Amino acid sequence: MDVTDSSSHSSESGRGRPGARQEYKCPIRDVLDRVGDAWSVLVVSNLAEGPTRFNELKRRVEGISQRMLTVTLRHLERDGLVSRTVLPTTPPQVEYALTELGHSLCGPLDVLSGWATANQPLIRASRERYDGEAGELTGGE
Amino acid sequence: MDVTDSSSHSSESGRGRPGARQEYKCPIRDVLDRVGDAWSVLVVSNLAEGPTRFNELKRRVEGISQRMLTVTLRHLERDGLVSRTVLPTTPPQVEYALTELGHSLCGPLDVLSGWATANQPLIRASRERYDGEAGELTGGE
DNA sequence: TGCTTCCTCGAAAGTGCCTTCTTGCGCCAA
DNA sequence: TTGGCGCAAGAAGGCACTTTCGAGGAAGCA
Repeated sequence: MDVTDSSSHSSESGRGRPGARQEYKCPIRDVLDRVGDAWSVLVVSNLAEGPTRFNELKRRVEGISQRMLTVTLRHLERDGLVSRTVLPTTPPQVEYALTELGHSLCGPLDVLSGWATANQPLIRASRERYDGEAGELTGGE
Repeated sequence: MDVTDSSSHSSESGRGRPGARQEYKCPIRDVLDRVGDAWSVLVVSNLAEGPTRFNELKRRVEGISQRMLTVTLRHLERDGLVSRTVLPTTPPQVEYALTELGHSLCGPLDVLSGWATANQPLIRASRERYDGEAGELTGGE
C-alpha cells in the first residue's frame, strides 16, 4: 500500500473536521473519501450493470432519497466516475452511466467486497467480544 | 460486487446521520465505514510493516494526534484488525500489531491503493473540468 | 513526596455528511 | 390555469467525526 499523506490535515489551527484537501492528498484516502460515503458503492454497483435513469436508479438503491441520489451522482460525476446524459424524451429524463474510469474502479471494489463478505462474521464476532470485554473493564484483549 | 443493503438506513424518522447499523449491514459498506475514516488506512499501512509501539506509531503517522491515534486504534481493535499488547516495560508501553485478519485486509487495500494511485491524475483532471463547467452553468458534461 | 514517561479519555468546539421537507424548472396535457 | 412527471437543489436539523485542550492513571525513580 502506497500511503504518502504528508498533508492530509492542514496546519490551520481550530477544531472540527478539516475540509477535504484537494491537493497532495494521499490517493487512497482520496478514493475512500469518494466511495466511503453512505451511498456511492451502492450507486456504482447498480450502474455497473448498465446505464440507468434517475428514477430507476432510485428504485433500485433501496432507501435512498431523491436528494441523496442527486448529491451522490453529482459527486461521482465530478470525480469522473459517472457520466450524465440528458435524454430528449418527454418528460426529459436523465441517464447515468459508469465511465471507463468508473468501470475500472469496479475491479478493486469487487476485491474489497469479496474480502468484506468473507470476513464479516469474524469482524462481527470480534466486535461482540470486544464489547463484552469493554463491559467487564478488562481494557483490551 | 456483492451489494445487498436492505437496511443500511433505519426507518426511524428524523434528520441526522443514521447510526452505523451493526446488523444486516452490507459487508463492503461495513468495511468502508471502518477504513474510510481519516486515519485508519494510514495506521494499518504502518502496522503492516510490523508491530509498533504507540509513540512510534504516532511519529510515523504524520499529523495524527494522540487522541485520534488512540481512538483509531480502538476502533481497529474492536473490529479485530489490530491487537494490543501491554509490554512489561518501565514505563509501561503498549504495542499494536495487525492481526491475521488485519493482514488479510492489506491485500484488498493494496489493490484499491494501486488503482487510486494510477488514476489520481484522471480524477483530478475531471474535478477541474467539472468545477470549470459548473462555473459556466453548463449543467453536466 | 514529587517528577517523568507512556498512554488513555472526557469535554468542548467545529465541520461535513445525512435526513426530511419543500420549492422550482422544463415539458406536456387537460 | 392547474396538474403530473422527472429531476435538481435550498434550508433546517441532527449526528458522528475530528480537532484541541487538559486531566489523570500506571509504573518506576530520586
